[in-house]
Amino acid sequence: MNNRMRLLNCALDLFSARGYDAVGVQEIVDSAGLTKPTLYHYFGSKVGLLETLLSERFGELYTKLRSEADYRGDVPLTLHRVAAVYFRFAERNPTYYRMQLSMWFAPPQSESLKSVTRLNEKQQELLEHLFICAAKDHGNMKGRHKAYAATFLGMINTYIALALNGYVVLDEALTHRAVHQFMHGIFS
Amino acid sequence: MNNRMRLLNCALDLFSARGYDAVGVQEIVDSAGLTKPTLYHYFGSKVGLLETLLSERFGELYTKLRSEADYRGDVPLTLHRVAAVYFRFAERNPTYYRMQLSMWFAPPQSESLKSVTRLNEKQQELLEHLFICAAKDHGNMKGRHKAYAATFLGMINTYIALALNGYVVLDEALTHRAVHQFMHGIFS
DNA sequence: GACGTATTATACCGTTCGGTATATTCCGAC
DNA sequence: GTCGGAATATACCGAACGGTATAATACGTC
Repeated sequence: MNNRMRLLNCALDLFSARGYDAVGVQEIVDSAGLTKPTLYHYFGSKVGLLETLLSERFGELYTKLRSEADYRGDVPLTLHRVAAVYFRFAERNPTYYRMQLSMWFAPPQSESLKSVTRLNEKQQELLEHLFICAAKDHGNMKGRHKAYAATFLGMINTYIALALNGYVVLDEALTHRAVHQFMHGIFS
Repeated sequence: MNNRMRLLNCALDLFSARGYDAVGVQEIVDSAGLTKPTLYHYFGSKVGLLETLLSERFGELYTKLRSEADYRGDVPLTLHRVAAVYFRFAERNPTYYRMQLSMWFAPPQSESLKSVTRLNEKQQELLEHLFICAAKDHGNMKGRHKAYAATFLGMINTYIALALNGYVVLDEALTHRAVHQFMHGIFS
């Protein structure tokens, strides 16, 4: 493992545990056994390090999402696949998802929120597109794609947060129940 | 308005907008038109200021919750009243609730999380007690009170977060739909 | 072996951090 | 009036902050 990766991993652990603002650059390089110029050589700044971390890890999730989110007439099936991608990713990257979650709910003008806004927008767009396609088959969904996308993502993130704290398990049964519950909320 | 209150209000605005860690003591006293010794006279420390802020505002919510959360045989009715208390409180105290939300999702070892943990525990206990009582009438709810409480609170907070970002409106219809959706998730 | 580039460390920059010692002002009690 | 305590300001503390100038090292290329 090279020093660049070492820095990314150490930063992820620290940001996830205590938050971007509370962790200093010195602490990151100390825990990686390196010094500050190395960090600034690779990432340019503290926020540059954060953005690299976010985009590299998020890219993996986003690629999977795009391949699973193609709507072909069956809304619950598509949502089930999307939810499953999120849940599996969160299970395999709990530390990263914890950080992304805390930034998802971060204060509106915080430094770290600016960095995740693009990621959130990409997720939102992807889901909105899904619901727009679905609305062509289900007229009563028309015009609500923004709210649907935000609500669905909110529900996904809530279940992941519950799972990270040990309240639920992200298994197949929960995936099914979550989608079922969401669909029921729409059509009632 | 006295200086103590002025400090609390300014701190709330800043913490809510940019987060506890990102806001310095100097900035708080500057925006209140005061100096640091005044802040340390009233609150002892930065975290003391935060805890005063949290407990004073949260106490208001908690009092209302306790009076509305007494289960008398009708689960959906009780949950509806509880949800309504949350929604009304969040609507009337959007700045405060934004701060509480960001801390609810804060990294596990962050300074600010320690301060809100007690509040979260009190909410969790109150809801657990409700579901334990309800399980006496509905056998199939037995033993799941922890998960139910956490899920319900998660759902409430998710809807409030959506509302704070303009995706939904916390009206009577949403309250009803949220409770209906939650009940459907339990009994299916 | 000499050169160029990428990588890394030493040592330091000015600023801000949370917090405080000391002194002053204000104001009610007597 | 004067005394005492609460409230507030001036000025400062050492430490940590994010960031950098400079130089040394390591390494593949020729």
